Amino acid sequence: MSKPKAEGQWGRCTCLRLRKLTRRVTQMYDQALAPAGLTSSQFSLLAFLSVRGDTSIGALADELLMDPTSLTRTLRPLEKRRLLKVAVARDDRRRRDVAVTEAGRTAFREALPRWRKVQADLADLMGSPRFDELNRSLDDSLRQLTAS
Amino acid sequence: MSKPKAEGQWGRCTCLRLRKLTRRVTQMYDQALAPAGLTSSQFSLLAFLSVRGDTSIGALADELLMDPTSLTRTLRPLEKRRLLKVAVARDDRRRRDVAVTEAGRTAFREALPRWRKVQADLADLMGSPRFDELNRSLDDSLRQLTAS
DNA sequence: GCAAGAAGGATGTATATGCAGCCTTTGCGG
DNA sequence: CCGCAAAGGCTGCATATACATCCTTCTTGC
Repeated sequence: MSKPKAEGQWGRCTCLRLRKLTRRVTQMYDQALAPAGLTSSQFSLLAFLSVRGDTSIGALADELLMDPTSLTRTLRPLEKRRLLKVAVARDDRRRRDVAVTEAGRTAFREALPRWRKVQADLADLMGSPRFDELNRSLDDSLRQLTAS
Repeated sequence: MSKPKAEGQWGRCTCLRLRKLTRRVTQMYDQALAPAGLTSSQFSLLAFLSVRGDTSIGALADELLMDPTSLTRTLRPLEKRRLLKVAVARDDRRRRDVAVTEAGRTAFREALPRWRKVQADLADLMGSPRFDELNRSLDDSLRQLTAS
């Protein structure tokens, strides 16, 4: 009883579980940040670049565990809106350095309170212990998978 | 010292961490399943439908925590390849019922060993305790977010 | 110096995902 | 029956994401 493998083993697919949770959580963040005109991805990007100045596509992709070619695409909308700019690096013309513009910094600052709120709302919705546990677990996993 | 908030608070964005980990993990699964001609999403979809027979778009979307309109799109490639079919429900012509075809079942069976392997490889790469911890944490979070 | 190979990105192509708005079919009142 | 609101999906539009492949620019060995 207790419906042992009623769903087969694939109910236990880690990838599926991650994707499900990510969909839901991303949705929350996207909706919360929408009034500020940013998606969750774009917010992260701006946040990152606000702290570290010019960064090459490749380096940025590494930090975000993202394929560089994906990053190129993701940057496009932000470029068009002049929230950041991409320019050929002086010392190596193969490289492109990405930098936030003043407009980008402003957009980021305006989105920040919304980010804080949704982050808090999620913690609240999940319950702090569960939320902390999740974050800890994600960090552990990420550390392990990037240790290579 | 210990670079307190050198990265600001947003290094702690749950959404970002989830997305990073999901990117990496999805990549592993996609590569593992590619020789079988399926993506991780498609595999999950077939797995799900293999167990539960005909299911409406909406019901399926609910289970996958996915927007129904996204699901419509995601089904398309599988439909074109005849791995599943979508048909108007008899009793309610608004509804569309999705069902796996024989070809779909076959594709799924052939992908199964690959899924098992990548799942095991990931557990190995992360270390069993961490892997179990992650899965448990994801389940907890999902349960909490769907309890509403 | 120069040619071969490596490094860094950009493009073509394909899937994944969500929202707003639209169409069709049901269900319900009256 | 009729009309209207609700239910269930689909389309247009936009972002997110990856892989194979190609172009450009450095590096290096000789």
